[in-house]
Amino acid sequence: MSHDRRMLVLRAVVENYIHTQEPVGSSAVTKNFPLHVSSATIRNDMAALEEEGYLVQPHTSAGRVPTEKGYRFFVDRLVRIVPLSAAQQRGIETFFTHSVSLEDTLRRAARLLAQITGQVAIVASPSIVKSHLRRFEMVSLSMNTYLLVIISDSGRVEQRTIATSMPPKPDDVDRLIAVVNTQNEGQPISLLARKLKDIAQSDEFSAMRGFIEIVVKAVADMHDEERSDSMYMSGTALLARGNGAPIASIGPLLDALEEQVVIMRLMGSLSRSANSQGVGVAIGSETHTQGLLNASVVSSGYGQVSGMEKDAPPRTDDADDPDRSENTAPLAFVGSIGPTHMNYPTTIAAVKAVAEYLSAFINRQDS
Amino acid sequence: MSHDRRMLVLRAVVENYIHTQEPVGSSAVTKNFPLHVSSATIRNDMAALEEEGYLVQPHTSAGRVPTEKGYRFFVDRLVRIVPLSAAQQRGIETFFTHSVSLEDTLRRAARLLAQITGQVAIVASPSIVKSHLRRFEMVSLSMNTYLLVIISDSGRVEQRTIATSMPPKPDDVDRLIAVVNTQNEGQPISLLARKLKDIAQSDEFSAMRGFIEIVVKAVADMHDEERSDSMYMSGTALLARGNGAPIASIGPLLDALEEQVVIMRLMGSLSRSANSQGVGVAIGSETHTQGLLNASVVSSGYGQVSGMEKDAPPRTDDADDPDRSENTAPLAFVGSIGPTHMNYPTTIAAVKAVAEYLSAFINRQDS
DNA sequence: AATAGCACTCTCGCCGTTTGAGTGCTAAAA
DNA sequence: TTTTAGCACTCAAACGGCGAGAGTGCTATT
Repeated sequence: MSHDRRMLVLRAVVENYIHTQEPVGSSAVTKNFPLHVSSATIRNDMAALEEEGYLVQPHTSAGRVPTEKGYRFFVDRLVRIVPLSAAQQRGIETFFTHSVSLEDTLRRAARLLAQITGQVAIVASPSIVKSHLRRFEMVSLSMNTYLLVIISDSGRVEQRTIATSMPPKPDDVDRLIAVVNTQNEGQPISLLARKLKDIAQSDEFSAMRGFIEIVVKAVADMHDEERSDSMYMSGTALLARGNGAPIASIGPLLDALEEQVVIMRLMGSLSRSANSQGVGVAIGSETHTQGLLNASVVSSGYGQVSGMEKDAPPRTDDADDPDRSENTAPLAFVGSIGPTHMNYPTTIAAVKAVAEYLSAFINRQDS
Repeated sequence: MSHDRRMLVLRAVVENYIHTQEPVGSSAVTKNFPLHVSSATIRNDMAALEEEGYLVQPHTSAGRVPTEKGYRFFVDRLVRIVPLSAAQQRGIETFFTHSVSLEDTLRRAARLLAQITGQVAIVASPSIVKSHLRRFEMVSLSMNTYLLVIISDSGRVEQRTIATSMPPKPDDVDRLIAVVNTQNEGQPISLLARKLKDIAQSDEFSAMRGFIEIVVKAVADMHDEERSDSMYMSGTALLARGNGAPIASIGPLLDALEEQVVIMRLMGSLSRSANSQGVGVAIGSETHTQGLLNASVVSSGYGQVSGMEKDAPPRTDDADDPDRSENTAPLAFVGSIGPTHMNYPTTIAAVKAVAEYLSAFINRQDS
């Protein structure tokens, strides 16, 4: 893959295919792209590109279609960064001025991203385990049940109902809450369970040791359960409409979307190994997920914890962008899933923009 | 519509059509249903049923398909109540043992219902306006922003971020919280805004009158916003698969689903005017909703406030079920949306079952 | 190395024919 | 009066052949 023009041809084919959704022939390339060569020349190049595995033709005497390899090369080396349209920009701007709570914001961010990309959008809630405690609260629901509420500094509110067979005295509960708050405010929530254990050991709370054990269990549970719990998905309906052609192919995709745990893991690792733009792209089989074979995933972290140096290796090394400020451990991520022939430039730009706005929103809460 | 057999024929046609999704002919009826008459007889009855508007044929020399009127008669007079399958029962049972919080429970209830019915499922969160206050809390996020948290006795946790240009003193805030809690615990949340206004007038809090105004505004906002905010929808993806034939027809349906406000109002009124089973059904144009012309909505209230007498007139009067205990103002509702040719018996049974379990769950919290 | 020209190959859409499920009607049987 | 058997009729859907056209690979030329 040396010749400059071949790369331009590849780009032309991919862009055209993304646009029309139909196999693109040599004449279409000459017509829509200013390469200033004849269709015969393009044919030669396309034959070469097919030889090298970047293109295939569905059948003889049809145009060419990009392969996974073709898409990969395209996103790595050929994408032209498109600015979002004015309307989209405005949409995002006005959108973020109306947010009333973190949950509401994330939910609407998912819907917004789905709308811009015309694809499934997923927004994960900032990991509560990675954030710091702002307030710990317990409310009695009935004699034997308590509602446990944990508020993090990213504005996330987590709740758990817990039941106990040996109800503690209300006064004791209030004392416990006070102690936990004074000891842990501003501390990482990941340490909370451990701290609670220590408290249980102290003489002061010896009477309610059993109860605290249950609380500890509930807090520890959050580590495991937050995975599937705390994500907002939108735009699954859009999959159905769109072109309408490949209904058969979206069946498995839908199944995959039900497997929220898998998606979470995939997008999480993807946003960690992001490219220079801070956005990670997995194409088709690169997702290593059954059912996403005809789909691609674009994802980015948000809510970076500032103060750490970046550790994720960039996937490419050219086209370095100066404004990639901090590529550090993100609190959560946002992403979009669509067909392998999705509009990568737009999707990448949209995901990036939403991620940046979400980061800003989180930090605003934070400060 | 007198003859007994005609009704049986109508039932047969509807059930068969629901099952096969294809126009049903006279021979299909004789084969699959034990009516012990010849196909010619069925033909006569079907012609009569068509005359009366219960059936239509897509074209000459095709089988018959139920009309809206046919479905209506079917659900009103002909449905045989089917018990849920053992697997479904088990699904619901085990499902409810794993619930950790109200939000989590509702979200999973929606997913469960979608899975059972194979359709879109919607679960509305118990109206916070109709519930009573359990705890009022305000947490400082930054100098100028506070997180307002309201916990209702149905276990719902509502949050709002509020910003003020004149930050109050932390001590004052704590005092305010204490006063609000002691004055309002157990009181209807609908009165909360008014109570807060009164407090603002008192001399004790004269210094933070402006701040309280903002809080009042936020609380009042909940009345309006909870509509779209507090519902969980699942299974939109299922619409796409299914048969795969009528892609065109689901387009408007998806649009309608985006209009969450409309759906909320529709299901709300529907669950209020429910039949003897406590389940309301709106078929096709009965939904009075553009885009739901080929869809039906099945919905039921849950979380009944006990102590009131029923006031909703039952839609039919036969087949009275002894265990319809309280048909009183529900806190919220649950429902399912699918094509007009949905499986009504199963859908109705599933919606009813989930509603009952949700009611039980709420009351458990409550007690 | 690029281009023009050309024969070749498939897919797709079009159209007439066939097939078969299902009907309505009539006349006989119950 | 109701049910049934028989039969002619209708029409959507499946089938198969055909021509058009898009697009290719190859070869000869610039």
